[in-house]
Amino acid sequence: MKVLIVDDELLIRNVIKEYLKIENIFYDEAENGYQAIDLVKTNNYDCIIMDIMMPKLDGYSAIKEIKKFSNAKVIVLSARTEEYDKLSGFDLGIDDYVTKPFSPKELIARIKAVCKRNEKAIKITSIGGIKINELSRTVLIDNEEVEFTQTQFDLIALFLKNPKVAFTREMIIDNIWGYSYEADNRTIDAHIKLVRNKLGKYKNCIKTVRGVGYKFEYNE
Amino acid sequence: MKVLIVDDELLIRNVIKEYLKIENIFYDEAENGYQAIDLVKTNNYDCIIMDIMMPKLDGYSAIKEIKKFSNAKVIVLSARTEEYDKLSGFDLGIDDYVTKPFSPKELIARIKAVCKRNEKAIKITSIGGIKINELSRTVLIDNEEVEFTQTQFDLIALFLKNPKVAFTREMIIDNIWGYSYEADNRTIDAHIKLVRNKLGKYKNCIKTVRGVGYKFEYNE
DNA sequence: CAAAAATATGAAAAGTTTATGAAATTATAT
DNA sequence: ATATAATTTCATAAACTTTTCATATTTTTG
Repeated sequence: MKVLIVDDELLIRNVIKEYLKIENIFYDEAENGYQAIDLVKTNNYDCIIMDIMMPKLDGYSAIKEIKKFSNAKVIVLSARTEEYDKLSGFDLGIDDYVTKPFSPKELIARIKAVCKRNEKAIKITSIGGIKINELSRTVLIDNEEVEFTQTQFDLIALFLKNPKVAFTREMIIDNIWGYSYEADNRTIDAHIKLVRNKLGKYKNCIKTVRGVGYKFEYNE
Repeated sequence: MKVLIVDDELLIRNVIKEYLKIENIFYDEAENGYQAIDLVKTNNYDCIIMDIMMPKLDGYSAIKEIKKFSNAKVIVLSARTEEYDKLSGFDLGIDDYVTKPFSPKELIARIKAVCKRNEKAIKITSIGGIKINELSRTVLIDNEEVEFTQTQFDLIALFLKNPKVAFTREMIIDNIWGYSYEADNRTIDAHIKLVRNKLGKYKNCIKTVRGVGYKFEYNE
């Protein structure tokens, strides 16, 4: 997930950036409409957070231009409520609207909400007799529900969504615990053990790739 | 679309049924108020056609009872015009009124009209023995009304309308308190506790998803 | 085949999360 | 203003998960 922050005030951009970092959302920034357009042309953003009142090219004009070649979602930041009516009059395809001063938490939540609509609603993945539902966070083994803890679920989900990919322990840690987590490599083994046990007869679908890590490969 | 015909006269019921069949409208029938109440408890009718003069429980009393737990539209069938005034005096929530003898065609037209209004606002959701009415903001557990406070109602409504979805506490807060609300995560737990207690024997339909949040899952 | 390296596993320890009752705060009604 | 009810906070105990670690087993290498 990647967003573009467009605002002429450094202070505002910095606040937003702080919160995006916490959420591990990637971002770029622009301080006026022209910069924004250039960036959108060369990057693939899921969402653009656009201030309206800016020197050089204002947000309103920038959105109009951007919408011609990008289908990124747009959240407008605006100081005054009146602007809403003005904007809604034009059919700019604005996806959400936040007034300044805003709660960063709210902005983040709206970014997520707006981007989620973009994602596929289908959250079910299955390979052979193993089926996971990421919405309910449940695992069915031959249509029987088996309880997985949070980490165990994240692990089987990672494998199921990337079959035949050999993951290093490092990669698994980055994916599930996050980049900054320092975990003992033996810890991964322990979790693999637990997941294998829960997979029952599909235990050996999680293959050891000696010297590397693990991979998921389904076999009858 | 499904309607319930309540009239003690078989002949009348049969006439109405003939016309409903032609229109492909599903129906059930009852010959007194008690039967009607039982059927409404276990079925979701869009509309109830209710005769007033009936042995055992009269239509007037039946409507009063039914309105407590159903938001089906009610069309009253009555032999005498005077009754109309009498009924309208009481605020029974009658949606339309047809005098006997009536034209079946007219009745059908009124059923359709009344149900069309209803389509916009289906506000009843039920799973197993738990039923909520978002219009009256009431909760029925095994057809017994249980008092839920505002927050508690919002919570059970969120769950009932999204069964099996694992909600994070964050998602719950965003949904019920709004994006900008800063709540202690423990607060959610406290509300969950209260809702669980009110659900009585259905207490464990609200499942803890450790490390994530909660989800609603009905189980016999 | 023996030694070295890597992984598997069971059990214990450490850590985290949730449930719960009670208290404090806030909102609502009388 | 007071009483009542609802919401939120908080501390603690209980339940559960994750991590560590020692040992066993397997695989690779010379």
